[in-house]
Amino acid sequence: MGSDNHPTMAEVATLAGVSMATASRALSNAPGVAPDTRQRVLAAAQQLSYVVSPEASRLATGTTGRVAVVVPHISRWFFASLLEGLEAVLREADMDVLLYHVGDLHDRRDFFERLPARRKVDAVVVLAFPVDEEEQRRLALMGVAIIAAGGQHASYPYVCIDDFAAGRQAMDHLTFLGHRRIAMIETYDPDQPVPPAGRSQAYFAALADAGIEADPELVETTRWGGAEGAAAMDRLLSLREPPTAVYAHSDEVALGAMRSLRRAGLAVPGDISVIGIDDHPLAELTDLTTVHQPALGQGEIAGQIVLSTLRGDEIKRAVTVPTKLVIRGTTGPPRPRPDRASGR
Amino acid sequence: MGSDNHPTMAEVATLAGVSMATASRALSNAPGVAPDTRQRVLAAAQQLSYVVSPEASRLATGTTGRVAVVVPHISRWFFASLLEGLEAVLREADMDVLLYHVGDLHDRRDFFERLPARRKVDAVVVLAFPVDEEEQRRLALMGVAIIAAGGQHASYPYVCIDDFAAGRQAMDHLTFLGHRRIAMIETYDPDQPVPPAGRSQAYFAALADAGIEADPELVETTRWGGAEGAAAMDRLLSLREPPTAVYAHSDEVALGAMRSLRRAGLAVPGDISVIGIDDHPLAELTDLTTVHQPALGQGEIAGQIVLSTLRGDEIKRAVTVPTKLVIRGTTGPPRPRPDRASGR
DNA sequence: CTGTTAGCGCTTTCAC
DNA sequence: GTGAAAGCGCTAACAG
Repeated sequence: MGSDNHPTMAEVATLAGVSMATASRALSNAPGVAPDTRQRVLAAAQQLSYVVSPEASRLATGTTGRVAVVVPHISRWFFASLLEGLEAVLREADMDVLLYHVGDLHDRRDFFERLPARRKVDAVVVLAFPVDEEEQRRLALMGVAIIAAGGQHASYPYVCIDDFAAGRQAMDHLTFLGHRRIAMIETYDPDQPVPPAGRSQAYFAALADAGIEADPELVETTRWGGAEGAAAMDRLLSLREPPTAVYAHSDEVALGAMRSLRRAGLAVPGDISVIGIDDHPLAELTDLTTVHQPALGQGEIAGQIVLSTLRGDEIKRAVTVPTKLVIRGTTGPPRPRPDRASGR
Repeated sequence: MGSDNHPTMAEVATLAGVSMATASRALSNAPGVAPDTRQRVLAAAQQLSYVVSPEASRLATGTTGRVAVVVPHISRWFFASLLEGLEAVLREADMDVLLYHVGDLHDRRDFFERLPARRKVDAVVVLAFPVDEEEQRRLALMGVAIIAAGGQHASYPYVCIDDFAAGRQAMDHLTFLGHRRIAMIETYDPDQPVPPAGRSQAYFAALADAGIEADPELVETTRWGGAEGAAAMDRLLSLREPPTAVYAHSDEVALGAMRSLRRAGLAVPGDISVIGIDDHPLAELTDLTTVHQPALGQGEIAGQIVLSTLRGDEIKRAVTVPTKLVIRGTTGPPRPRPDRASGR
């Protein structure tokens, strides 16, 4: 169990009848080696099934060939998809991905204090992970490139969607359908210092543009999650005058809201319309209207940014990918109300 | 951007007024260093904000402090959860996680041929990833410990659920409710050489135990996925005599089936009952009856197995974690039929 | 308890 | 084009 006896480059060199220097050049296909000499070395390596020792090679060169990926959540679809896209392009470039899950504030503090990835990577990618100033200072200590994905960032190159625009796509769809009493289930992450506000601002802006006065009662703020979304919806339903439509910051939350509606015996979209953001795979299965965002794609672009940064290309510092409204079965025009206000 | 000038251990030693050997011992808190000497070294390191060079350290010791995790899917809940659990315990032990996504057959071939993790890790964990014989031979070349999680394995220590038992829990629930015309939506992964058969066997065994003759028409085999589940359900619905209950191999597939039922205007569980396996978070939101399996927990156990194996403890080679039936709103007794067969 | 001294396996000037 | 030799930064005997 681990008693391996890897051949060394010296052995390969000997077998090929060359010096270590030449072997090294041939193996890393550096220039300045006669074609057939290179062949001989390669053959020898093959025969010994030789693999360079990364540690030794790294020690000598100073680069690691690794990038650290810091994620606040692993099992949520959006984050996992970002990670998947990122891993794909990094692996393509033969870089290894070191995974750091920083779930709660404790992990977070620990990560930035100990900087466990220090000296182990050439770059670090923070996935949908707002980094505050102090944390930025700590990261800077690592002396490597930092890239952000899935969220805008002031100090680092990044790729993300326009949260405000996405929110507007959702809200405008609702107002276009004729809804005027629209609720928002706004989410925040207690373990994130700075919640991105774009999706919330979009709510108020859309309302204003439609000439609708915002009613504070209609804004529910909760932690992210299906159960949380359900609870928020319950509260919304207990209002004297419940909304005719609900805009949730994410699909999972919207699905939670739908459970409450189902349990309350309300029809969707007959009684209430629901819209989310993300286009989670399960949104399609549940016929949820939503705003699509390319999660995998953002991860891939992040990977490209990492690569070009490392290469020193220094191009595209900020990429914003488009989102798209996907109308499915949970939104429709509001039911003409039995005129509860004026009647009787 | 990468122009770092990390202090070396020699500098720390000098600052602390000791030899490098002592510095090394103190830093790696090895025994045999006077308490106050150790303190001085630590202080010096702190002051210089020194961090050991992993490459150098590794080169000297021969261990890497890393483990490779090979996963066939990243963004599916079950795999991501396994990964999350695994990462947590590994990180706790200060080991780094190298992520290798082996999505399709091409990735797969490439992974086992090039063995990109070779010499980079102390162990590799295959997550819900059947490894065939030839691949095992390749892995053996790495000369490190191999652990399997989320799936049974003949040659490696593993942690998993009992698929047959889980399937029985689902099926027995259905037969207990009185269903006799039960369909199965069986899934397979075209990129996996060996599909685990436990969940399917459970179907036939349960049927036999309930004295029900299996009807081949009622078994739909499809790739994993929501859309696939929906399509399978559509086929089932077009049968002369559709099932009164459906047992799906996984929740996502079950949710797909439910979409078909919804679109067909059928009531669940009124007209047809549906049950899945996994207890995906969204199962709760959709009121799906299912069989719970601890995904995170399996990942954690896998991590412990890795750790103890590396430590040489050589305990628990095979762990099977229990599953549990979770009855929610998609299963119920079959509707007493209008007696289509004898009637008229 | 502490210091000296070899390497760990590779890359890289610098000569030839 | 190729080889000799000097490290890269750390650990691990082995003495003291």
